[in-house]
Amino acid sequence: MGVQKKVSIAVIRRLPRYYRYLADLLRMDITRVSSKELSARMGITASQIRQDLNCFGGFGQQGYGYNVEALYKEIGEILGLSNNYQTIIIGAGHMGKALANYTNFEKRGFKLIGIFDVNPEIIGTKIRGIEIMHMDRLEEFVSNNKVDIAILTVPYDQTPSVADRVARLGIKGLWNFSPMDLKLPYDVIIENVHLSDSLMVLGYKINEKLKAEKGAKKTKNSK
Amino acid sequence: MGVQKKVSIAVIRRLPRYYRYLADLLRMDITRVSSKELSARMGITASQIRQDLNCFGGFGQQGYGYNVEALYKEIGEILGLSNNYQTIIIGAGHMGKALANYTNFEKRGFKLIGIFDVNPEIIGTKIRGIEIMHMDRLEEFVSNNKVDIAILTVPYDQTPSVADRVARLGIKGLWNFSPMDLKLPYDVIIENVHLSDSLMVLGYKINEKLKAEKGAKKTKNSK
DNA sequence: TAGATTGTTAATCGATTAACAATC
DNA sequence: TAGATTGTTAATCGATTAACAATC
Repeated sequence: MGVQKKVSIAVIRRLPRYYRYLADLLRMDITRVSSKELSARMGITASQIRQDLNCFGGFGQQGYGYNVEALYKEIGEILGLSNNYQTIIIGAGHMGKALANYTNFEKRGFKLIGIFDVNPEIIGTKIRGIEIMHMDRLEEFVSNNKVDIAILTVPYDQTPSVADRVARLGIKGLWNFSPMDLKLPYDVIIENVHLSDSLMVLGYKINEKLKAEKGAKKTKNSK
Repeated sequence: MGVQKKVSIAVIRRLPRYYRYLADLLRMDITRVSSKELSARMGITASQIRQDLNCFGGFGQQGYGYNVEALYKEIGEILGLSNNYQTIIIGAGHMGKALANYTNFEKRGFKLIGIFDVNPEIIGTKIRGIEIMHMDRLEEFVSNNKVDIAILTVPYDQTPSVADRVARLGIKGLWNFSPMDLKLPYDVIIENVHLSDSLMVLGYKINEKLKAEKGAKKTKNSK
């Protein structure tokens, strides 16, 4: 095989989507799927599907298509889901608690092993059996446990300092929920969620549609 | 001006990011910024910034750059933030509650006016003064109030039916937190969040890095 | 075998970057 | 004025789509 050419981020971001659709097919007991069928379901071209998958290897068979279960597993491997990443949540506010209660991540192989906060009222309490610890214990905990990913759900102004502190500990990935772009002088991979950005894009699209409707009405009236 | 050419989604998705950086500059009392300076801050090319902004109009001035406050307001207008969108949350589970408590959206002009659920234990209780109502009252509420956006935080298997029900009411936008792509036969704009997709992309990147490190070690050993 | 469908190359399309005249 | 920086056109780059030989 040799060294594979770097796969573009556009392709990577489609992988979880393929994974979801294949999971759906599995649930429906469909054992094989062609790029054409998948294309119709997903609303992207069959060509793109074949191109995307061939970044990682030839998983299909001429005249047959793709075996759903095999492809599902392959994409899981590509995504590294079998690495059984261990995560901690930093900041047990509303969002931190919501994520701690979200069992879907566990199904995808991301295991929550610790929650941290500074609020004395909640320290010692548990979410799904996982104790909320004081931030003072963060360094100790990380040195005693394999922690791959830190989920940052701390208030805006505390995000940079907490992110810096986490990155120093050698944690591999940061999943950031603060509406700011983190830049750190460490070798840590950052994935931002930026919920409000997503909401604003929705706002933009609605606004466009309203403008179009208003424009259409005006044109009609001016006739 | 005439009809402006359709702006690509890639540009749109950068707008909230510009908006955030301009808000930062405002907070620092910086009144003007050149595309070059902004480029350095944001880590994208000055050329792209100028191209992006010129999709909407010439907001800058030769030799000077851009007035931060004016540009901030312009982008807010483009995003339609002054429309004062009214939102409801459907599904007051952990995620619904977290979003209901998130005051940041209000600052961006998205106002929460209702929360819906089916759990009798929480119906009648309030979050930030907003009552949690039974789903039975959804139709009545929407006909009596201007509701622009529905935030969907219902369990996976209930998402399609609830989404359909909401879309029938003429709500303009759906902000969907379920890990599925909604397709609806109505004229409703859908923005998906797909948190687990984002987490899986982080997992992929970490996996890539681990593989690279292992590869490097192997090469070293085999020398 | 004949039909279906892949993997892959080539063509097209669109987005990003570079360059520079216009002008503040 | 001289320097800075925009708006915009042209060049480049990369991603998507089309086409088709290979082959199951």
